[in-house]
Amino acid sequence: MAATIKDVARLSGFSVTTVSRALNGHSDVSEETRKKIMEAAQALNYVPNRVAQQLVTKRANAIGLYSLDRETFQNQFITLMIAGMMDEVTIHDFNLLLFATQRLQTAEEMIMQCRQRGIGGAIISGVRLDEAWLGDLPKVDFPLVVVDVPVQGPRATYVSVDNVLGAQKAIDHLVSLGHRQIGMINGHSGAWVSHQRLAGYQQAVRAHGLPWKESYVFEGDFSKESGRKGAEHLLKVNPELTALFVASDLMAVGALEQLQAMGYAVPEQISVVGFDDQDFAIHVSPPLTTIRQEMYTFGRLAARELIQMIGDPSYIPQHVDLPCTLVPRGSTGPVGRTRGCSS
Amino acid sequence: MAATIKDVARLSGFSVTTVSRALNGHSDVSEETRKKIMEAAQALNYVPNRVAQQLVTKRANAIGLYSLDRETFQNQFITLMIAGMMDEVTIHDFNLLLFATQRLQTAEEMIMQCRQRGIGGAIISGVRLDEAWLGDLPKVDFPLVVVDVPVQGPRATYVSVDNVLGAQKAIDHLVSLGHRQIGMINGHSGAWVSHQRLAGYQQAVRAHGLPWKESYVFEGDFSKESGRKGAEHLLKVNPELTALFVASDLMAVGALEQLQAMGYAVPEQISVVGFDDQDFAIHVSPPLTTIRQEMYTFGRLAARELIQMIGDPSYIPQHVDLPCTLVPRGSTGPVGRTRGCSS
DNA sequence: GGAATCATCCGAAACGTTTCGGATAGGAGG
DNA sequence: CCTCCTATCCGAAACGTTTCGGATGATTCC
Repeated sequence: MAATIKDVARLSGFSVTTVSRALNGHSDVSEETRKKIMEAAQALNYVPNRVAQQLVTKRANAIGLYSLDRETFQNQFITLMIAGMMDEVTIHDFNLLLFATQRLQTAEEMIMQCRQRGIGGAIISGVRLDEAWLGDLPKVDFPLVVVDVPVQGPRATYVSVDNVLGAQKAIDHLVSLGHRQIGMINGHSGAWVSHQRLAGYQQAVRAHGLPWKESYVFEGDFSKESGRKGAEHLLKVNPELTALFVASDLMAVGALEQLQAMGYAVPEQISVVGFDDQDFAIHVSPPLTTIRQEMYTFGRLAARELIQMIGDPSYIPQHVDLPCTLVPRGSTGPVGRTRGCSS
Repeated sequence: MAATIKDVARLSGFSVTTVSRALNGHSDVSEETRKKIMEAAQALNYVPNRVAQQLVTKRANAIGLYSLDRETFQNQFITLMIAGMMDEVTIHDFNLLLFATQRLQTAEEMIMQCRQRGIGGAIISGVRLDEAWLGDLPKVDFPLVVVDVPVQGPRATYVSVDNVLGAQKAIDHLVSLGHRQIGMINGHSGAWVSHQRLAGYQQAVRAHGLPWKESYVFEGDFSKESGRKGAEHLLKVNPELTALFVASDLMAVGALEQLQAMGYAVPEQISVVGFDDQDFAIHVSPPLTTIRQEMYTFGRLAARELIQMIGDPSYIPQHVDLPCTLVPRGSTGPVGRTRGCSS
C-alpha cells in the first residue's frame, strides 16, 4: 500500500542503508545523493513506518496518561491539562496515549502495559494517598510524573501547584478585607492537596494571629453536597465566622447555596473563597473568588519534564511547583457590613 | 530486558511457532503443551511486544481522536466523550491516541499520520462546515467517525444527537407551559448542529401554530457574550417574547445574566431553555432547564462503531443518532405570572 | 498393508526499519 | 609505487512477532 524504504531505494538507485542514513541526516552521504533520495521519497509520498522504527530503535515516542479517578476525569481540571500535554507532546513529535480509569494492582503492571506498547513514560493523575503501590513508584526504573502527590526518585517526580501558598493567598485576601474568624471546608484526606491546603490555612491563621479552634475546619470530600454540609455545620457550631475558605470550587458552590438558603447574604455577611477556578466559578452568583491553578501550563510542564527524562536517562527529574493566583470576584467582600436586603 | 517469545520457547522446550500458536489460542496445539507453555510464559512474566505484533499483522489496535477545535476541547463536552471512548476502547483492548488541536491541510495528511503509527481509524471532532477537505472524508479508504457533522461513505460515518428532536422537545416544553412567543439564540453557522437546532425550532413553531417573525432568531457564536447580546437584542426588538430557546448552555447563562440585569425575573417573566447540560447548568441561578446530550454514551458508541469498521472491512458503518432528553429545572416556568419580588 | 487422514509440531520467511562492520575508490603522503 | 586516509556507499543482521508450508508419527479406512 504505502511506499516503503525499499521503494525509495529502488527509485533513487541507492541502497536501503543509504536511504535510511540520508533521511535521518547522517553525515556519510554526499549532498548530491541526499538530494536525489529526498526527491524520490517526495515522489513516492514516503513516510517512515513508525512501528518498524520503534521495533528496532526501541525509542519510544509516546507517553501515556493514566487518569485513575473517574471523578477527577469528569471535571475541567483534567481537560485543560490534557490540552497542555497535547501541545507539548506535539512539539517533540511524541504521541499521547490515554488509559482508562482503572484499578491498577501494582506499579509493575502499569509499566508492563507501557513497555509493551512502546510508551516511554507516563503521567499519573488521580492517585490517592492510601494507594498500596504508591510507595513503589519512586523505585521503579521507568520515567514517571505524578500529579499532585509527592513522589521523587531517580526516574520519577511530581508536579503540583503550590497548594500551601494558594491557601495562604486565600487567607491573606480575607484578612485584608478585615476577616478574622475564618473557617475551612477541606477535601477528603485521601488527597495530598487536602493536607497541603490545610497546612497553608493553618500557617496563615497563625501568621496573622487569628483566633482559631479545631471546629473551624470541616472535612468534606470535594463533592458539592459536602460543601453544603460543611457550611451548615461550621456556621451552626461557630456563628462568629465571617468567611470560609473552601478547598474546591465545587464544594464552594455547595457552600454558597447552603449559606444563601440559610439566609446569609454573600458576601455581605459571609465571604467565600474557592480553589481551582473551574469554569462554572464565574457563572454562579455571586461569582466565586477563587485560587486559580493554571492547568494548561501544568499539563505542558508535566509533559516536558517527562519527555526530558525519556530522552536523557541521566537527567535528574525536577519537581515542578506551579504558582497559583488569587482571582478576586464577587463572593468575597469587606467584613462587618450590615445585613443586605435579602428576602 | 523483558522476556521475549524466544525465552518462552527455550524454557518450555517448544518452538517459537508453537509458543505463538499456543498463546494465541490456535487449534493445532495439544492441551498438554499449551499448559506447559502457559506456565513458562507465566514464570517469565512474558507479555507479547505489541510493536512487533503490529509490524507483522498490520492489525491496528488503536484509534485516534482528532479534536480540531480548541474551544470544543475546553468544555466538558469532549471530556465525557473521551471517558466514553476510553471505556469502549478498553473493552476491545484497543488504545486511544490523542491528536492536538491543529489545522489539517488535507484528509490524506491525517490518514498518513495515522497509518504511519498503526492507527486503524479515527474519530474527528470539531469540524466546521466550511472546512475545505470535508468533502473528501467520505471518499477516503480509512475508517472514520465524525462528530456532529453529517459524513457518510463506505468507510465513514458520523454520530450526533438528534438535534432537531432536541430543539422540538425544548419548544414543546415551553408550549406546554403556555408560551407562544418564543425566540431563539443560535450558534454560529459554521457548526452543523446550529442548522439542525434551528430546523427543529422552526418545525416545532410551525407545528404548534405559534406566531413567528424572522427577528425571533439571533445568530450568536456559542460564547457567553453572544448569549448576552442575543437576549438584549431579542427583547429590545420583540418585547412580546416570553421564552428563549438557546442553542448552548454557555450562551444560555449569558442570556440569563443579561435578562436579570435588564430587570426581568427568570422564570417568572421570561423562561430560558439551554442545550447540552454542561455541569455548570445546575450551579447557576435559577438552575438551567436544558436539553441533555449523553456525551459519555456518545463517545462509547462512536468508538464502538469505529472499532467495528476496523475489524470488519465489509461492515457498512451506521449513522448513530442519539436521543436527547429535556431536563426541566428552574429557568422555565408557566407563562403569565406577575412580576416577582426582585430588587 | 498401503494410503489417507489427523493431530501436533516446527523452520524459515516476512513485516519495515536501523546499524554494524566492512567495501570501494580516489587522493594525499612518503 | 605503496600505504594510509577519507568520503561514500552497501550487505546483512537484528528487533519480536505471525504465518505459510510443510514434516512427523500415529491412527483410521478400505
